[in-house]
Amino acid sequence: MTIKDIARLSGYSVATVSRALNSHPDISEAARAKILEVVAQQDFQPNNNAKHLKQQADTGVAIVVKGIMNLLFAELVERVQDLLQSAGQEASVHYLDEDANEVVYACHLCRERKPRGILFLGGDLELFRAGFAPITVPCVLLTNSARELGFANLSSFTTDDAAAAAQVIGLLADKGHRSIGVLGGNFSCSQISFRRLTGCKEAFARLGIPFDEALQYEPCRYSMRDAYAATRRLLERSPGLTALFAVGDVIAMGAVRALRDLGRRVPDDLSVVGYDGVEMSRYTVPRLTTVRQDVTALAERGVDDLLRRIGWNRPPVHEVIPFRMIDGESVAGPAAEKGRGPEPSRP
Amino acid sequence: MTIKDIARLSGYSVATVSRALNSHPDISEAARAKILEVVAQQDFQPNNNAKHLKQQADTGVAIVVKGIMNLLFAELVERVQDLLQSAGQEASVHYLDEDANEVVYACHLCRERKPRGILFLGGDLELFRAGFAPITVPCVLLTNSARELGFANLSSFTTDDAAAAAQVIGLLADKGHRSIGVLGGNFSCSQISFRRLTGCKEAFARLGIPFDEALQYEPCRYSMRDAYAATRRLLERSPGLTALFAVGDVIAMGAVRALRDLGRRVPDDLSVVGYDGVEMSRYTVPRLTTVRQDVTALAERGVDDLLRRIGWNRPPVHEVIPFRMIDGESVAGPAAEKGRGPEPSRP
DNA sequence: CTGAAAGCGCTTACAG
DNA sequence: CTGAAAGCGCTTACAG
Repeated sequence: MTIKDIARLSGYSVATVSRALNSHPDISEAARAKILEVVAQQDFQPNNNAKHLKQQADTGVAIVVKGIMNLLFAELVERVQDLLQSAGQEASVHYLDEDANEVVYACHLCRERKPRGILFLGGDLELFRAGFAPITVPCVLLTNSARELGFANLSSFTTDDAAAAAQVIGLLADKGHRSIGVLGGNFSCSQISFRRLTGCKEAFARLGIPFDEALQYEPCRYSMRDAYAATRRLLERSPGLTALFAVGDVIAMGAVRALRDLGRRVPDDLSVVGYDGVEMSRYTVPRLTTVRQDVTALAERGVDDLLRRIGWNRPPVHEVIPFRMIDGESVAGPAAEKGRGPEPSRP
Repeated sequence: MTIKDIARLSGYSVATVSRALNSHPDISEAARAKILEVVAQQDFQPNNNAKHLKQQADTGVAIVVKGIMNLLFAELVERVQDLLQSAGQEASVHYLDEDANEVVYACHLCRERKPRGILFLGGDLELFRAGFAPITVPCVLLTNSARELGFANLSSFTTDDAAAAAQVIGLLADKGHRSIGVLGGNFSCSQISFRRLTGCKEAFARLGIPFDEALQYEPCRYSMRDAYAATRRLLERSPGLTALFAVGDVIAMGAVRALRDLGRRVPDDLSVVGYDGVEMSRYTVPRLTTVRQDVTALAERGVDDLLRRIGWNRPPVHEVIPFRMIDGESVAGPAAEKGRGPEPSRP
């Protein structure tokens, strides 16, 4: 069953069938009705290979998600899809592995699917720097800033990770913590992890709180299993820590479990702060105190800017979206009064 | 940059370039080497639209995942991909929404991508019954049994959900529970939820434990948020329950949180059992007692059978894969000794 | 082993 | 508003 069959059955030419199928304006109501009737009756689906092979430009936008199991992106993609749909825009979602090359993938997409615009959920700046140039359609990067790259067709919207991390440290300091560990960060979004760690260091310096990166920082991937092992390593090195900042909620969950298994209760013995404020963080025991990235605003600003730039050829923008702290049950004062000393011991 | 450019640059015809690109046997080593050199140097990527438009059959198998955020499927897809890769089989993963029509999607795939075989992770039997007939390549359905459908090219491998559910009830009964609630089950995998509930009912009947479905069963989707609300509804109706069987780990997590917020501690006041045994269930507080679906065996048997049937035209098989219980920290005896009465009150 | 040529199923100027 | 025809970039008999 091809477009030729529909042409034969409807009594029109393949050209007219194609026009009806693609809601082309230059077609009579009679032709459209007749053709769509036959199409419906035959349950005809056009072959997308042929369609995209010939078609100059697709009508929809592509959403490229970097990290199939990323809970924050899952929430973002849902919002973004809703917004796009409300705007009458078709959207196709493409899920990539966490350590795939999203820019190379997007190049493919442009050659083979020719979307009107691309929305990246997560992205590695180095990959953009190296490979984004061939992409000419309007693009938006969410959760990372692309300002420094200076591409004329790439906007970005991001949370101020450094400021948020600094605020976390400030919050823990306010509670009286002076021995704070930092947990997590990995390759596939190195800049983001780096910004969060940098924010921590600045806060430590400003507050006069000691921080020995070699002793008090432990990287790990965004997985509970990895976080669990990393927490044990960190606590073995620095048993005197009274608080942990996990740079992701998933990491925080692994940390909480590891601490319990080490006989440390959260928050009684150790406080834990997460990052992202994903739905799951509202259902853990204890509920996480965490930085909430404003998923709604990120999605709205991203979609709005993308559609605006698809319609009119405007310069890209780079915005910082405010975050907020969510109070949970995973932070308390240090357990010094319970007889624990004021570590970590520094040489 | 198309295959024609490569032909020109390498001094061969497009036909020979195509052969080199597709590792066709009838090509000289000299031609292959020269062409692949030019291809590498130009970083040429063939256009898949054209490729699939013309190509009779793809070389790879397709994995169709029903439920983008399903943690069990996430583990399965990882295993399946590894196995396929070890077998030298190319694989493409297709993520569908939980309530998408996987069979319609697979039909598309067959027309446009022509895979050698399809592996379904999750699937609704009714959709298969209604739409699977046009699909002619060997297929495998994982986590649901397709035996009753009798398709000549569809195998299936599944956990014995009814038996597992019955064993859960048996375990709770052994601990002394007589007032057990059942939580969860939804549309997109109705048969599976139904089998688990059926298993429970059989166990209740066999053990002589009262079970009033209207009072003690509450359906919900596989999400923490839904499970949270459902748990509150269930406990409001039947405050005397001493144990809950959540038919998914994600549901169990929402339930645990809801119970805490109701002032009931797990397992001290109420026991909770999950289902699936996903990685997350090992990191919750408390760790879940749960039914572990044998992800490794499901993946191995599924891939093995699919490849076997792709190679030789053999009849499909329908196998039940053993499960096992994982002991966690979420089950204890009923809290009767703490002064709670032996409910639920039955009229 | 290699090439010339047909054709996959569409879209899109172009002409009417 | 409609149709005839060219062509998107590949693969694949077919002939040599």
